[in-house]
Amino acid sequence: MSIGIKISLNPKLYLRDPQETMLGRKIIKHSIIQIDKLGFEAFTFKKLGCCMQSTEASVYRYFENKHFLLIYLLAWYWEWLNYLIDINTKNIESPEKKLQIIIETLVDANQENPAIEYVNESILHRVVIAEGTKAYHTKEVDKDNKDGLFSNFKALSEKIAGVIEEVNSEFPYPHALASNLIEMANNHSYYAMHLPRMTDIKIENNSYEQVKNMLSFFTGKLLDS
Amino acid sequence: MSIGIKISLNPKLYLRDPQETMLGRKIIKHSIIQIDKLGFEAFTFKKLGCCMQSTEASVYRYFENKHFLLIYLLAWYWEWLNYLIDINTKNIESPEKKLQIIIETLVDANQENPAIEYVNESILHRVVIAEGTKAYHTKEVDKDNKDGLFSNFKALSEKIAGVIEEVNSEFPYPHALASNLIEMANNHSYYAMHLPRMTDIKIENNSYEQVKNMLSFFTGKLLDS
DNA sequence: AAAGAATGATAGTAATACTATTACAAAATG
DNA sequence: CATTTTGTAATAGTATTACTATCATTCTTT
Repeated sequence: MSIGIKISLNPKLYLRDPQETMLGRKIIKHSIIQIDKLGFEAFTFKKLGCCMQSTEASVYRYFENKHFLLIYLLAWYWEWLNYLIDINTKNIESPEKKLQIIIETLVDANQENPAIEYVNESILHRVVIAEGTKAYHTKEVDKDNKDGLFSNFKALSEKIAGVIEEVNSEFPYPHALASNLIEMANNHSYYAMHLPRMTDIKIENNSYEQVKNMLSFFTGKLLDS
Repeated sequence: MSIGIKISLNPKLYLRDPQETMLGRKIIKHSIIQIDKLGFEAFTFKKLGCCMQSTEASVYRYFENKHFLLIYLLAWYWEWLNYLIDINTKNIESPEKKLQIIIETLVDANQENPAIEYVNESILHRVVIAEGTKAYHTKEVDKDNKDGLFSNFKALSEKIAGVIEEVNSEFPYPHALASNLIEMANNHSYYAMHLPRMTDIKIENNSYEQVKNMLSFFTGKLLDS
């Protein structure tokens, strides 16, 4: 009885599919809010259970531990971006135009509004910016990668790399530029807020316009043949 | 009675200056080894005390907690890079040449060999690559930044930004490019090892040559006027 | 020789990160 | 309609983590 889109994710990410049950969807919803509020380090399943009128033990039935829950939320986010990019670039022929739309989607993901009530994309976007790289900066990175836990992230990156190759097939670093675009979109939004001297970007009236302009400028220069 | 260079760091990073005592230097030495071995999450002061024939309580006399110890190690690293860049670019006039030397220093920091026996720069470099961004991706980022805990990192970034401006004073994003060069040097070394599809770099015979070439290519294209 | 600082050894506490057991209600199945 | 199965709650328990405190000892400094 779920309405709207169901994002399909690697079953190794969870013990029981949280999108399938009411409790599971509550876990997704409240974990996003709590991680944003407390930061990933201070976030615990006990606090989560408590704030959603449930118990620690119930949360453990869905996710092995908070690390898997984080990877799950990120996978959800990347898959959703993938889907947005597919929609937004539909019927667009020009690869330059496509890349421009990709940049806008990467930076402004939080603005869009799909019909999934248990995910607040705007808060999730903040979580991805602040906690995203912790998913793969662990000692388990190779095992997790082998299990396909980062496949949505890599798929998004490869999709962007493909468009980069369409724009300029001579460009020698399409994959690196693709992952760098994703990283920069997030990093410079974070820098602008917390370490302003690490960037030239300013975020004015809650608008990330300058981040978009910078990424366009970079790709334009780099892919110019 | 310390011989050689003493890296000077913000006293807010520690409770007692670890460079001043034998025990302090042992803490620096073994924490680098242990964080590299266990990863930052599994690393604890108890394990550290144990592996260096001391106690948890003794480590707590030098650092408030493991988060400050991590920031300390990173500050040490950035300050050391700063110092290496100063030496390596001494008497070089051409800003293009300077930027090239900076890129080589960023990527190959582990190759150099200064006279500080309690820091294994090669292992520290791995720690910076794997754990570096965790220092400022926390809920305390603004407070820590206000206390100047990231000043060495920012100073390095600003130094690079200065050279970028010398190369091309019209370039609109010198700070962003500077921080991005640092990030890319680390990220793509990590991707090459753990998430190879996120980059085009391959690390062959333990050589990071390709990372250097990529960063040179990027800066060359971007700063071309 | 006395005072002070640094260290080690030990102990203790609150919170974290789980695991296990039981129990009961709702849903699915035969 | 009876019976498994499934989902959830409640409770308890354990090992580890992240500290803090105390006290004895040793090492320096004056």
